[in-house]
Amino acid sequence: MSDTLPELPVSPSGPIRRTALHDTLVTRLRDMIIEGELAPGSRMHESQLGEQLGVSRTPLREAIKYLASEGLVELIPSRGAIVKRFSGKDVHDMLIVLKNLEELAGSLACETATDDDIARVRQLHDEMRACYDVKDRLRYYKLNQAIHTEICRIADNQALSSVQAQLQSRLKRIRFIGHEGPDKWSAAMAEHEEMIVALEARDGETLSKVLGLHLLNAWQRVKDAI
Amino acid sequence: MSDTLPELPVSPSGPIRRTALHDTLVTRLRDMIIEGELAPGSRMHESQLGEQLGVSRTPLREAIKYLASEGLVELIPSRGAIVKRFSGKDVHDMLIVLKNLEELAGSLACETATDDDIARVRQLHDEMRACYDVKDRLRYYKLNQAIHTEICRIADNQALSSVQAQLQSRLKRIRFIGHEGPDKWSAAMAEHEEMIVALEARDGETLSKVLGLHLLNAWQRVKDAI
DNA sequence: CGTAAAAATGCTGCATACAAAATGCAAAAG
DNA sequence: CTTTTGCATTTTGTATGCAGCATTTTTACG
Repeated sequence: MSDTLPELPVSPSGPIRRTALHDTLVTRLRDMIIEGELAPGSRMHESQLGEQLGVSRTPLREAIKYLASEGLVELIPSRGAIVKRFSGKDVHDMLIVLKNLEELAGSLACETATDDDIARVRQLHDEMRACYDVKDRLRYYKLNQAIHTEICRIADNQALSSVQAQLQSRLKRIRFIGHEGPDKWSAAMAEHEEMIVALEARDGETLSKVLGLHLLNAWQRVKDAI
Repeated sequence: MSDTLPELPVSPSGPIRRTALHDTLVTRLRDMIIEGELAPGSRMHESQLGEQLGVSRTPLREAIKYLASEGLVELIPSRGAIVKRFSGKDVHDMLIVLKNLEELAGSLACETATDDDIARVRQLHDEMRACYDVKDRLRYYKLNQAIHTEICRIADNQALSSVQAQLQSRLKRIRFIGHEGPDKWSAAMAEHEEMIVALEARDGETLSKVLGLHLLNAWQRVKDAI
């Protein structure tokens, strides 16, 4: 699904960013959906959105089709597109699948991880820990996502990364708004501590188990936010 | 991915032909890719394809974007789209993920299946068995897919179905051209016999195990076809 | 006054038109 | 003879225009 990797360092002396309008639009719309600027269930008016973003309807429609395939938008024939609304069961279903995917990722990652890979996760983890300590929710949230994404990347399985990213993307909005209480947050943080320890020990079985538990608990943490 | 369910019975007296051009195009292009009419690595010329299909570039481009998000085509900025070429590792990776997904589906399906559900799979299975007996490869292949898809449907997990369909779709072409020998085919058929027995016994653990083995062996069966 | 038909409005879906970028080719320079 | 540079052609990317369907408003009739 076209790997929505975080916009990391664009190759320094690389080709000077040509036409990226399509990707820009897709990213922009996706963000608008995730951050709730486009409310679930609301129609996406082509002319209005286009004017707002300063583009014509043609590239906008293409971006919408792209997001529809991604599952963030629902196409209704002759009636345009609406922002997909996920039910509680939908979210639960996604988390179950994500649980299995990340368990797999954990197992694989422990076999394929280089020392550098692990160091990178450790760094993300420590940063996240710091955000937790000062209760910087937004950065915590972003680093959290980055860690899970990074583990998939380490697992060196393109298909896995791709589907994980897709489900993650659909869930982002829910997690974005889901302000879990201090107790739940602390539990999540504790699970992450276990994760990094298991990864550094390259203990695939444990990492897999902890990740599974983490995703299982995720449902408890977000189910009230639906 | 938006649930590429097989075009099963279109509701008989249903709404007479909505505007389905978009879906029609997506389906058509997908089929062309799966069946090799559009070769992996080849460029998809918009004007030419449009003329061939009798549509203008606009809806065609939208369909291509959709398939790009699905992972079947690759978009290269300012240089159009090419049919994605999958390496051996790519296929292997997909099968590993699919293995985990179908193991999950097997477990869940045994808990959620109604008698009707099981009967339906049994019927598909028997049909497939008949096709195997007379060596009708194409129909066997299609029924095979249908069975796996049906098990996911029974598992009653939208996210699971959707992700499974997506990976299945990317693999279809490989399997389509992969003519496994009689011995391997017979082994696959035997595994399917085990599957249906486990499902009818609602033995989730066994079904899951057999499905996992089935997907693991799938790699052995198709790896020569890359 | 309420309901239903009909006109009007707005939006989507598709095609066409135009602009910009890439590719291929040929000619000129080294 | 090889390489480079400029031009022509092809192809992608974006905008606009028009037709058809949906929805809403208006109007006529019970």
